[in-house]
Amino acid sequence: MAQDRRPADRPPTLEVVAARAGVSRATASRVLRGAANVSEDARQAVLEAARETAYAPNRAARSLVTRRSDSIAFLVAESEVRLFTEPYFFALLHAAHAQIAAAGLQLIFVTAPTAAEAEHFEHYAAGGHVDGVLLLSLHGDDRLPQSLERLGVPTVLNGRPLSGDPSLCYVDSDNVAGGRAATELLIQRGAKHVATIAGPQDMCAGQDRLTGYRLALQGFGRRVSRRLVAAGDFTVEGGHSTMRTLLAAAPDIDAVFAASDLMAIGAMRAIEQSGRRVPDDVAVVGFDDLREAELTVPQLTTVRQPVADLGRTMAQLLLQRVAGEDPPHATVLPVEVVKRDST
Amino acid sequence: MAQDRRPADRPPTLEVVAARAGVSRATASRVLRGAANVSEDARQAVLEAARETAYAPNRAARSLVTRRSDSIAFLVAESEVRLFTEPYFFALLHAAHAQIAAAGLQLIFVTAPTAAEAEHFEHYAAGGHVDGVLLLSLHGDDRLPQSLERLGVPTVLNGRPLSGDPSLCYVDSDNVAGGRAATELLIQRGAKHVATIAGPQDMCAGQDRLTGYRLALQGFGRRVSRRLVAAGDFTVEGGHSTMRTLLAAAPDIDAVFAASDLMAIGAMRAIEQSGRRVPDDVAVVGFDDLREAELTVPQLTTVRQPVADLGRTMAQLLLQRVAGEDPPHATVLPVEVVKRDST
DNA sequence: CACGCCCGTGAGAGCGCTCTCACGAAATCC
DNA sequence: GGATTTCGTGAGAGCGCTCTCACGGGCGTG
Repeated sequence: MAQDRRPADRPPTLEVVAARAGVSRATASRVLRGAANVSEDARQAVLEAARETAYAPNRAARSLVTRRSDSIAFLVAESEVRLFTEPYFFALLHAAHAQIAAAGLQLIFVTAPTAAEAEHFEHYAAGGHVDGVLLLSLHGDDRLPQSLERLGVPTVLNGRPLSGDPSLCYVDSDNVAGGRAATELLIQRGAKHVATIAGPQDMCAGQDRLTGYRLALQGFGRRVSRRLVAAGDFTVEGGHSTMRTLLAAAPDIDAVFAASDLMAIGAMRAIEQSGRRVPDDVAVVGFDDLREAELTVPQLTTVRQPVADLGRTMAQLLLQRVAGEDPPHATVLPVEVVKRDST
Repeated sequence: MAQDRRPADRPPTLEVVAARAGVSRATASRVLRGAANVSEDARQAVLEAARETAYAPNRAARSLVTRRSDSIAFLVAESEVRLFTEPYFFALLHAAHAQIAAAGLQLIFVTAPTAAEAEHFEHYAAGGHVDGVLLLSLHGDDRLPQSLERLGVPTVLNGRPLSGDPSLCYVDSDNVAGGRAATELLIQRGAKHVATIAGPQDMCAGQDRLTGYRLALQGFGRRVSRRLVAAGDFTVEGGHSTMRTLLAAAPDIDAVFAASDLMAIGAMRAIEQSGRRVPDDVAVVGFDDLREAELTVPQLTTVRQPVADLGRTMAQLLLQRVAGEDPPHATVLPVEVVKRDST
């Protein structure tokens, strides 16, 4: 069976549609772009001709003259493959895509696991191939967003940039409020010695959730004890070992706020292995509300991030910026405590 | 101002590079495309000029004349938002993207949750905006892949199409072998009455895993008993209720193969609620090897799908097809039993 | 030495679209 | 009623690139 290549019948062009409608290419273009100053007769004729010929505008041709690509890059600057198994990113992608698509733009998926690939992307973006960038999982003080902005490519970040650069536009969960609410819940449930397994302190999420923990204690007039604070790495294993360390240093711990659900799961395991029980001896709160949080025994109380909102908002802000508007640069979305059985 | 024909903020064009290298546009183009018949001198000059000017070719212009978009659509034809929280898709996307990017193509992310949007995509693809399509989560006997092929847009599916159309190119996990291996493991561990919670029978994954179950029993000379087979819907709740039904109909069940991990989790819950214990009274095997499988108590024995391989292979096949080759249409990748504590 | 043959090169024609500009007709003004 | 302003329209010039084609010079052949 020979491949039926059909170079002969090309998709209909604007020329064809215009001819069929009995107008000029210019008028047909005006109608199809929704421009003003077209008579109703012409408009109808063009629309009908377009429908009949199943006309689809050639984006390349359009892009060539308008100098806009009508596409947005969704850039995941992540080297750890593990994170690609996080539902978080995909849910964010889905939500962002819905907005982008609704605006008639394309969503181009890109990764930049290494500095070299980030540079390659920068080069690519400099070529005018994208109108804007949604940047995820920025590491440390990477200058990529600044470079992109300098090139005139509007960029919106997920998460507050560690550099604190106020010129960058970002959307983040309210990690401080989340950490605070989680800790307050534990205090209100009667805990005397609330520990925390903080996230990595080179990430703003890690920093902010710890800040929330501190604020909660201070709000209740308590001191923040060094022995009750230790940082993990957001993984199950990290949560497990950190919890062991904490319990060894402070056996009287009766509650712990883990800065991620995975760490909370590890912590619960360590708590049970130490002969204590959750929540009776030690209450646990996580952060993220992964699907796993519902599967643990007991089910995990946690702080839910508004993932879909995050993606949607990022896309909306970026679309505004692409349109030349100047929306607020910092957007922080509220989180919500989900009470289950571990507290 | 008015006589400044080329504002500074425009990216350099081939014209500029060529002039700088002291050659014609045609020669510069040849070098940059890697075409033959260019002298070494000219090649070096052009490459240097391109580097100096940070030249990035304008894809739109190229696309306009080559009639290729150099981009691939990653189309998720899924209406259920729930599935966007599945790590499965994102891992697949990641693997596929790596291949596509390595080939120098763009990956355009698209969803088509409704028939109307599928049609819109078809229209879009007909306009020559993508060179090929990776199609995920095709439902039932949707004709979308056939339509795309007819339009001359090569398409590679994830999962065997239910229609069985041999002209379609797909990549699938070996669901039959997986179901068989899972069931055989249970039999070998001494189970007398092996039940199965099958997947939806309008999906080939559901059908095939059930077939594997049947083959295993037959291989051991056992009859397939009606009361030991029931279909669920791949969810935790579905697994839970189906297991209850099975236990009620056949209290002597001592092992169960669930066609998905989520159903296995539901089943384990139902088993424990009935006063039985896993794995002592009833052994359980799942399918997928979600991250959750490691978190259950006891940890779930399951069948791991080669997700990254799936994505990689899909992309490779599609790239071959885009290049005009005609690779095999059916690719089935091996799965692997992961033994944990539930058996 | 004459003949053809590559082989590297440049000129130039578009690809399908948008956008500026000019033009005639209709509408409005003084 | 003549002058001016709309308003809808079409002609035509590119956008930046690829690709065909023609050309000139170096080379092998007879």
